[in-house]
Amino acid sequence: MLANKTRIRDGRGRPRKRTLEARKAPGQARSKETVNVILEASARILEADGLHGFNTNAVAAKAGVSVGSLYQYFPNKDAILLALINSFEDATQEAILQALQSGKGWPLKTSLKLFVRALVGMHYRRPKLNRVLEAEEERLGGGADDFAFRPGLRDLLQEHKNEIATPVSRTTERVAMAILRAVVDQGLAFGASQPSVERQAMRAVSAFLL
Amino acid sequence: MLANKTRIRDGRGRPRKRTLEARKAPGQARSKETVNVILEASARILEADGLHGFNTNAVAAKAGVSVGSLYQYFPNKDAILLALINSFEDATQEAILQALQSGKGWPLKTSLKLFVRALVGMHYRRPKLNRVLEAEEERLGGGADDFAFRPGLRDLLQEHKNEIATPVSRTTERVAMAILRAVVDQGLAFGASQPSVERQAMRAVSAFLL
Amino acid sequence: MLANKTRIRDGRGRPRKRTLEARKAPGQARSKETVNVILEASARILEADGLHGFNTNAVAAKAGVSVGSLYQYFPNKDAILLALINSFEDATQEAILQALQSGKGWPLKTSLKLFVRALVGMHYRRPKLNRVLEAEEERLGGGADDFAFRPGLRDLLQEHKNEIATPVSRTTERVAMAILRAVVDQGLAFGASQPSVERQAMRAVSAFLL
Amino acid sequence: MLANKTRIRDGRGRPRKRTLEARKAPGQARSKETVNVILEASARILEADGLHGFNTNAVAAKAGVSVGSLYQYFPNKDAILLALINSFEDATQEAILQALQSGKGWPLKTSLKLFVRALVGMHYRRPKLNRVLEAEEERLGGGADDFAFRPGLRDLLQEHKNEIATPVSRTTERVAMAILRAVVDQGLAFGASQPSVERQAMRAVSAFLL
DNA sequence: GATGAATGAGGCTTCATTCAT
DNA sequence: CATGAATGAAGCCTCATTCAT
Repeated sequence: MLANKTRIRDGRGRPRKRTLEARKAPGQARSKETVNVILEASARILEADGLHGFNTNAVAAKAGVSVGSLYQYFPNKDAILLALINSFEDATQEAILQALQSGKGWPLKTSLKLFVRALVGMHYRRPKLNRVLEAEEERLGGGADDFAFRPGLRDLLQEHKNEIATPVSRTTERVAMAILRAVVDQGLAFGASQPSVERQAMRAVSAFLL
Repeated sequence: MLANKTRIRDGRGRPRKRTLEARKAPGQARSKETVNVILEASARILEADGLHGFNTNAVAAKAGVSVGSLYQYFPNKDAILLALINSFEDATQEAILQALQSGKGWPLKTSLKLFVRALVGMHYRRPKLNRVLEAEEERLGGGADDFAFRPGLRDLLQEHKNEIATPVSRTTERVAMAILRAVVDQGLAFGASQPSVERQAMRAVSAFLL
Repeated sequence: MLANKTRIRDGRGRPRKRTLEARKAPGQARSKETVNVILEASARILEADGLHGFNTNAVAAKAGVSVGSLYQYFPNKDAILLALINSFEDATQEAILQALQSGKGWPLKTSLKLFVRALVGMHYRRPKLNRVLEAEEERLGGGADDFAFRPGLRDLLQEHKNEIATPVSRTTERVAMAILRAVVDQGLAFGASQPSVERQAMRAVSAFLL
Repeated sequence: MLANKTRIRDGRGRPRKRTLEARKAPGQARSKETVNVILEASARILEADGLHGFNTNAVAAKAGVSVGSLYQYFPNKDAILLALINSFEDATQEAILQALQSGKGWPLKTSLKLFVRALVGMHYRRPKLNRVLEAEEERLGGGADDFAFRPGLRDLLQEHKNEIATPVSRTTERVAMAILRAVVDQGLAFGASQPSVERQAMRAVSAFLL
């Protein structure tokens, strides 16, 4: 979990304390709805115009709420980004977990394919958005680190370690993930189809791992 | 060559044309010096604070020149970024060319190693800077496309095509490059040493290509 | 109606489109009040210091609002000028209309006098301001042209065409108006009294028209 | 002659003393040439872009001299405008004088026609430029006043005072001149031909004066 | 809670003018 | 004298955030 307070550098490099947690747990249905509307509007703006077009007034306008309301649910702009990031990561996490479950008991190749498909699939939903969010992830003090503690490729490899030449280390996992992301990214950048990217990704990780 | 014009969205979302070419060719020694000072200051700021700390006043201050001088050589902020990008790309290009030359006549593995070393080396100079620049490259209308027309990995593969299983296509090259970048990136992100990254990168591409 | 879009040359000579329409219709009372305060402050500054003293910070300061508020209602500096111009033109239009109404049924000389009085009167309200605005009117893409389509002197003349030697053409109207403005202008410039200017104006147009 | 020192209001209304005389009497041929080149460049810029495009760097560039040189001959920007104004006024003066000379001994109508033709002619040379200059004339503390002391329409009228109903006063002259300018102006604004404007001008002043 | 008007610090850019070469 | 690089005050405008209603 991400710490809820974090040091963020603002414009001129002064470190400033800022709350990044949502201001209110959206308990009521109405509130939750508003939060979602805001997040969706943000996502759309980020996709269309990147960080440059992303400002609270624009978000509020596109969300059809007032700026005031926006600040009711998010203490500041970065909190919106963070929420988007977390939301994406949670979803990815879930997808991966599912893939790992489904692959249980099958040979490495099969379960690896499921895993790759899940990952690629996640990134093929809202690709532009994700690219922007990733670029901001570091600055927002996000938890690339704790990603190490979450179930993922490593568990899959561990399960099949006797089928693999390479020793399974955290680095191995990281490199493999990096490769996957790279292939997906260039696929996105050059407009490759999802299946084609899945194939290529599969080929690249397989080559690396096996 | 990168196009020097690009569409930038201004405040209210209207696309606006903006010249991004340098305002005057730094013919005189004094001018060239000033330009360099500005670029170096920009680089340092981008490294230290990322895009968020990058503003013309800060750059001018750190460069020890006045804002006016800055605008004598760059028509706007983005032009500085573009100059840095171009500068990095040119340097990379040169390094790659050198590697390709040196590798001529040697077996694929050797020349590939030289190539990888050159590429990794370039990215290990000013890693943070490069990450920021890469993130902005797309927005600045950069020329990821025309990278296809420049000598690079493809020539190397072409030369050794009979040693390779895969057919050598532009896509192959792109994926290979993506993989290399991915490995380098995660190496940078996690503080791996340059040789270690080189080894891993070598392993990843080899696996993919051969 | 004045066109609301106009071409403006920016720093480096490229023509740039800029919206000059008000940003939000001042629906609420508060908003309308703010708009008026801004316009009045602008008018006062233009009267006191001319275009040279007219800058958004000064206007905001004199209006007792923040620059931000100013930009909430006007997309840029020129939009303020345009609003003033339009406002003046509308008021003038109204005054003229009234004069034409009042003069209906009276002999030419009488109704012409009413007309002249209305026109001179309008220009004697805020004379300095009007001179500045007129100078900027052309640049702001104003509609000197469509002034042709509005009721005015021509209707008066048309009504009395059998009392006039000259044929009533658009050119005739324009010249007559020009003469009136000229007389008023020099009156203003040399500090003549309003009645004196009215007399002189009357004499000049009469001589020209009859 | 205009006073060489004058009070000018700058941006925020502080009165500031400024020398407006040329920095050096262009004694040498070369100097005179440079001054002319600068003035011509200024004129062209003012015609093309109005006051907005008129800045010393642009002038110097268009003139093909360095800013430094420009400031060698003109102490500041306004001095250039003033020089243009004076230059125009001198030329006009000369033309009027010529017209008056030529008209001597002829009946009023003839000499008036000559006078009008001369005046209209002057304004039809560089009309746009003149409109801009006129707008600035007041601010530059120019000598609209001393225009009273220069030979002109008044002398013509004086000579023929027995042919005129109206008593010849300074005001009469001013109004007549204003009328002339107005007719010329609207002619320029609507693209009337010079002869047509001359006719109309003649008609307007005649009507007013006789 | 919701609204959206208001705020103002801060970033971008221009341009009159100076000054070292 | 000429040059043109350098300066920096000043003006334009944006946008995160607050607050009265």
